[in-house]
Amino acid sequence: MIALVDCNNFYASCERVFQPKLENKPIVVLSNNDGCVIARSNEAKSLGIKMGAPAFKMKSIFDHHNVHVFSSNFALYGDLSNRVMQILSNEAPGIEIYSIDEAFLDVKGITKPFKFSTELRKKVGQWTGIPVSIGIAPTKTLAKVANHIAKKHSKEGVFFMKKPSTINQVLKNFSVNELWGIGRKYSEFLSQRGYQTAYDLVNANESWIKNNMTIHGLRMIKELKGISCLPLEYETQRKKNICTSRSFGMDVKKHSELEEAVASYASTCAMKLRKEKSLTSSILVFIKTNSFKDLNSQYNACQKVILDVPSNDSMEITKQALIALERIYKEGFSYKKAGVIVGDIISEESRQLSLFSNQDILKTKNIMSAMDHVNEKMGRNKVRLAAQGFDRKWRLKQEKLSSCYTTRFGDILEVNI
DNA sequence: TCTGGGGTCCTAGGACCC
DNA sequence: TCTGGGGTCCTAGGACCC
Repeated sequence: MIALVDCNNFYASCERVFQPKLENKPIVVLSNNDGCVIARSNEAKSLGIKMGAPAFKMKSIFDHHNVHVFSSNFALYGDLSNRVMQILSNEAPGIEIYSIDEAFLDVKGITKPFKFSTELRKKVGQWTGIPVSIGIAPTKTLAKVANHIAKKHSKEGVFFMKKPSTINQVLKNFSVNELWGIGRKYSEFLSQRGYQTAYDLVNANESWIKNNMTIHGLRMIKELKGISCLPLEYETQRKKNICTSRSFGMDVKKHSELEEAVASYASTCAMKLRKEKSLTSSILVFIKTNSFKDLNSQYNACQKVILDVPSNDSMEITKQALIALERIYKEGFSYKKAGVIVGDIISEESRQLSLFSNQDILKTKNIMSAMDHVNEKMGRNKVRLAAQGFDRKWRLKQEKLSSCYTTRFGDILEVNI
């Protein structure tokens, strides 16, 4: 049996932990640049605020219903996520951390999974302030379904299903488009062909499913039948690509400003690589104008550079990224977004040197680890490349940012008694 | 005025090899 | 009249996830 633990309205709940007066009040969290709604408390959901809705279109609803609006504070969410995951790891025989707010638990050997889950839920709530829902079932896909029921229709926040009759009953009332693995396109495709409930899908012809929904679809319906096709993954896999990209807080026209942004994203990619003990040998830079604006002023471009020797050195990766930028930059456009994607990632131990390279790898490695060390202690980007700039006008808009209550000494809450 | 960021996997088609 | 069979690798595009 597998338990799926999912934090309820995670980002909104994180904000609420440190502002308990917001209990029962509508909260939304916005994406970077305060652009779209990316998390909503239940109260905000019932006001009809949609996931992904542009904030400026929602403004009148926000004002009218006194919705509490937050810029996203990933330092806070990341830290609270770690705390939740820590508790789950300590309590469960096995865990796969699936996303910032979800984990699959192996509950093998636990004789009373329902009781276990109820207590676990209570403990997480008490220790972190984050409410979670838990669904328990024989496969991952069914655990997702069970979690959905736990969240929507159970008082305890926990739902257990094992008996085929229970599972069938649930699937008969479960809409196809709520299934894990069914997105907008498949949802449309299936409903046009008369598949309404998960139960309809379970009874579909397997080869038809495979032909029309690839192997993913086939695995999904096998999982719904209780046949596990998606094993728990206890080890985190090395990432195959790492991307750092942002929309700008303002239009960016100048090459020099674009350079600062690209240099910053490239250094961040390098830092993420070092954290994973990985190396990249392919660096892709892209720039784009604002696609919501007039068609005639659009320009999107990307350029990839291949390194002779795989690297995670900020200086090298930034240098190459700026060369790529140079090749695609065109004057006269207002740029809205840029990004750097590093790929062809390998482990730090398996670096293939070049016969002709004279890079002093050890020296740069030492510089980078000294830099990471300082930044770890003193705050991100305390030491950075000059190419990353000082003004940084292009930075994010974050007007409603909450404090980093758990990760910055200056932001620790004070309690007056 | 204003619209996110970061991933994975699969498939078809094209280019190439013998 | 009549043109094989068996592979690999890469990429773009499309689907999905959070």
